[in-house]
Formats: sequence, structure tokens, C-alpha cells
Amino acid sequence: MPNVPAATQAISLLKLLARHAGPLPAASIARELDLPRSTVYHLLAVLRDEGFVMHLAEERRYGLGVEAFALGSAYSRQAPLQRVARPLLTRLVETSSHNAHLAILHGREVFYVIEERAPGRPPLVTDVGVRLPASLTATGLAMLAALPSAQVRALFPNRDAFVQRHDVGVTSLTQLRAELIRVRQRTYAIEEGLVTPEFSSVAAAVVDHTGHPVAAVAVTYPADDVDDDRRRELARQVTRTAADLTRRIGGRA
Amino acid sequence: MPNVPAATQAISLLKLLARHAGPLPAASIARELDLPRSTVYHLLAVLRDEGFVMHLAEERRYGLGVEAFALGSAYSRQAPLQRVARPLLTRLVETSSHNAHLAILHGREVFYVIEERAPGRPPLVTDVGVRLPASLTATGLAMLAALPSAQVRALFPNRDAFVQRHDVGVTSLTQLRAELIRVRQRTYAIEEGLVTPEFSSVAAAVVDHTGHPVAAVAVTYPADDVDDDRRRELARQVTRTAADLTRRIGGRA
DNA sequence: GTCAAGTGTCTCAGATACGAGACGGAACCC
DNA sequence: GGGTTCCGTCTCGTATCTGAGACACTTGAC
Repeated sequence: MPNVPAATQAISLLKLLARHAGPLPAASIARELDLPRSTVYHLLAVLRDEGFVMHLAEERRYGLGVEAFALGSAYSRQAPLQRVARPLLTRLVETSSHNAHLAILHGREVFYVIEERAPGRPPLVTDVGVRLPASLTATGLAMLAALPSAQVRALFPNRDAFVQRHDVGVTSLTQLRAELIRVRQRTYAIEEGLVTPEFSSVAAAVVDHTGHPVAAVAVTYPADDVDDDRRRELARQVTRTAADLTRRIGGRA
Repeated sequence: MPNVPAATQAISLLKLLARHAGPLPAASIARELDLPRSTVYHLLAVLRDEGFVMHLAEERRYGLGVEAFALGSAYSRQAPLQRVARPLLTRLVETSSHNAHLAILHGREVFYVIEERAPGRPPLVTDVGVRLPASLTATGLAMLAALPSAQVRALFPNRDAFVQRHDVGVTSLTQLRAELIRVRQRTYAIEEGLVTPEFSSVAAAVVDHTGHPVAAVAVTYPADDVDDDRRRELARQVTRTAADLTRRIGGRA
């Protein structure tokens, strides 16, 4: 277990500022992180010097600084998966005429790293940077289905690990396993109205050379506009895009 | 002066990983940061736990993690300037048929936060996340021209503060001041071939309610394709976009 | 105008983190 | 197979950081 408390506190402070919709006063930061006020001021001073935090003196609040943006840009520049995936998602949007996105698994959540919107389609909740519970999303289910059984159990050790949305969603490991069996049988995941009522998604996993899921591709469409035949066609396009991306990153396709 | 060495070291490590094109071995990190190996491993352990760094075990290297991306996304979500500016730059690209970008001043450098590429135009060096010396760029000159004289002097205290590119660029405060006078007289900045040979840019500053420059808007075009009349027209569109953005953020226009 | 609450800075002693260096294992080279 | 280099983990004593709390200033309520 690493023990570098000042580094951990600094990182926690940045994460706190990222979680909120806007800048925070120092007293709120101290309270939410349960840190002494003087410690918080020391950390803020360092983070300001380094450009990760800026002080809005008139509002007496602290917000993220441009170095936070620079870090995110550096991650995007260095991440081979996103660079390779972007043109493939652009093409998927063209052929499907629906919004497409790429997500990665981060613990029990999915994290959206690419969102390509189709012309004339509304923006969805699955915007870049958003996190959602994996068990509730098509992309999450697609990736969980590609994980070894023991790893799924490790991620969901008890009933508390499950969340619901709009009063719907799996609530136990047994239910989740059953759903993942269905995903494997179909070779794609379906989510109907769990994330956004009246919208559905189909998703397929992207796996690396060991077969481990590194991302999932999905398309989202208005549920009423798409019959079973149309949905199978969208699923075919999504699984083909995911397989193509898997091949391009040298994965086991 | 803040003194929280572990926090400073952690942040320096993240910045180092951001500066490089890809992941680094721990030994390189120790060498470039001039830190003991055990200290570096402690910091890497914390940053991994928090998701800011990932360990590529097969390559024995460390790279930025998805929380770096999440931080950058949070900054973009919270930054009102970029949200307001993006549709204006999209429209500027449509009317001008050239690439447009938005930059902010960060010390003596400009930092590109939006890049909108025109259809059929090549990507340029001014990509999102890139930094360039302010004195060499149209956006930098536009913002410097809107700063009080004392602040320009503080940013460029001596000849060492100036850099050149392709053997061209101002090398003294006197030369810089003369150029900034010209920028103010024209109400826009011009850069010809300093950033990318054979490409030129025109830029105008976006100022806040105090008249302080918070960003600059620019258009970049192939120098040979644009005669004086055409360039004046592009400059008119750029200064209008910058004024529009200034008004929308409640600036002094 | 007065009082309370909040912000930001500063000091310094006791608690604790830092980092030198040892160790085991892996990878590479011959 | 042996030797070298590098990686990653671990220990513990000394140097140094953390944070309680005082202080000055600003803002807001009455």
C-alpha cells in the first residue's frame, strides 16, 4: 500500500474539482476531503503554481486550471485505441445514421472516450467524460461478457455493487451472469431504456491479443424507430466495427 | 512559496508523462525528474491507485491513465469560454473556408484549446493541446497587444525570453513592442510563415470585462492563395468573431 | 457601525515520510 | 549456464513536513 499522503491529497483535490460542475470555495474542499484548512491551502498553492488549479479571486473559489486540460489532451494524443477508433466510429455513424460511441471499462463503470453524433440526432447522456454503471449499459455488458467469470465476481462481490436507474437493472450476480450468457450467445449486448428512456443501444466488445476487453463500440437509437430486423442490421454493423477495431489493435478477433 | 514536496513531485511526474510522446520506464522518470528510484516508485504507486498512471507491465513502462483524460474532460465541461466559442468557430470555418482555432495565453506561450478544421484543408501544427511561443504566433501577438505594457515587460524580462523558429522572430522587447503597436493599429495580428512555412494566420484577441485578453481567435491559410484584399476580408471575419465572443462572455467590446 | 463568519497567511514542534541501499526476480547477452 | 543489468519491493533512521491555531482582512447580516 503506497503511503505518500501529500501526493494522494493533491490528486484527491483534483478529482474533487473534476466531480463538481464548477469551482469550489476552499472551505468546501476542506470539508469534502476531510482535511485541515491549512493543508488544503498548501495543496492549492502547489496546484496553482503548477497550473492545475486556478483561483477565482472575485468568487473566492478554486477551479481546474489549463494544465488539467493539457493532461487530458496528452492522454488522448498518446492513446492508440482512440486514434485508431475515431475514423471507424465516423464511418459507423455514416452507415447506421445513428449516434455511435466508444467506452472503456473502469472498475464497475464504463467511461465514454469517443462520442460521434449523427446529423440530425440529439446529444445523449453518453457524452465524452461521462461515467455510468457498467451493468446498466450495452457497452458495459459487452465488456463484462468478455471478462473471465472470476473477474466479474471480483467486480461484483455483493448486492451493494449493483445500482439501478429508473428502477430497472440487474440486482444480483446471478441475474448479471444470466444476462452475460445472453450477450455471449448473441455476440452483442442490448440495453433498452435503462440509460435514457425511449432510447436503446447495441454494443460489441473490442478485445486485445489476450482476449481481454479493452473497449466497446455502441450505437444508440430511438427504440420506437427500429424494428427487430433493423436492430439486427445495426448489431451487425456494430459487431463488424468492433471486430475491425480489434484486428487493427492486434487483438484476438 | 508552497512547500509540499510530495505533491509537487506527483504533479511533475504527470507533466513529464504528458510531455513525452508515449509511456516511459521508471528509470527514465527518476533521471528526468532527478528523484530517487524509491521515491519514484512510491509516487507511481499512488498515481496508479488513483488511475492517473497505468503500468504497461510487458513494456515495463508507465503512461498516463484514464483519470488524466477525465480531468481534461472536466476542465472542458467547466470552461465557459470554450463552450461558447465552439459554435462561433464552426461558423467562422464555414464563412472563411479555412482552419480556425482558439488559443489562450499561458505565461509566454499560447495554448490551443479549440481547433476547427475546414473541409479539404490539411491538419496544422496548431492542434489542441499544443503550446507555442506567444511572440511567434498571431494569437499570441493579438493577446500580448491587449496586455498592459508592464505585464508584457514582466513576461519578457530579457533577451533569453525570446525564441525563434525557422530562424525568424522578434528577439528583443523593443522589436516586440514595435510589432504590438502595429497589431493595435490594425486591430488584428498577422503571422507569416513563422509557425508553418508557407502558411499565414490572422488573429484577434477576446477580452474580458476588465479588458484583459482571455483568448484569441485565428484563421490559418496558405500564404500564396490569399492576396491583400482577401486577407483583409479574413481579418474582418476573425475580428468580428472575436468581438462576438467578447460580447457573449460579457467582455469589453 | 458592530458583530459574526469566512478567507487566506503564517509559525513551529512533534509526528511521520523520504530515500539510501539491500534484496529477489526477470530479462538480456554471451 | 553464468554474468550483468534492470525492475520492483522493502526496511528504517534521520530530516523534514503537517496541521493546530493565531492573526489580519474581507464580506455579509443586522
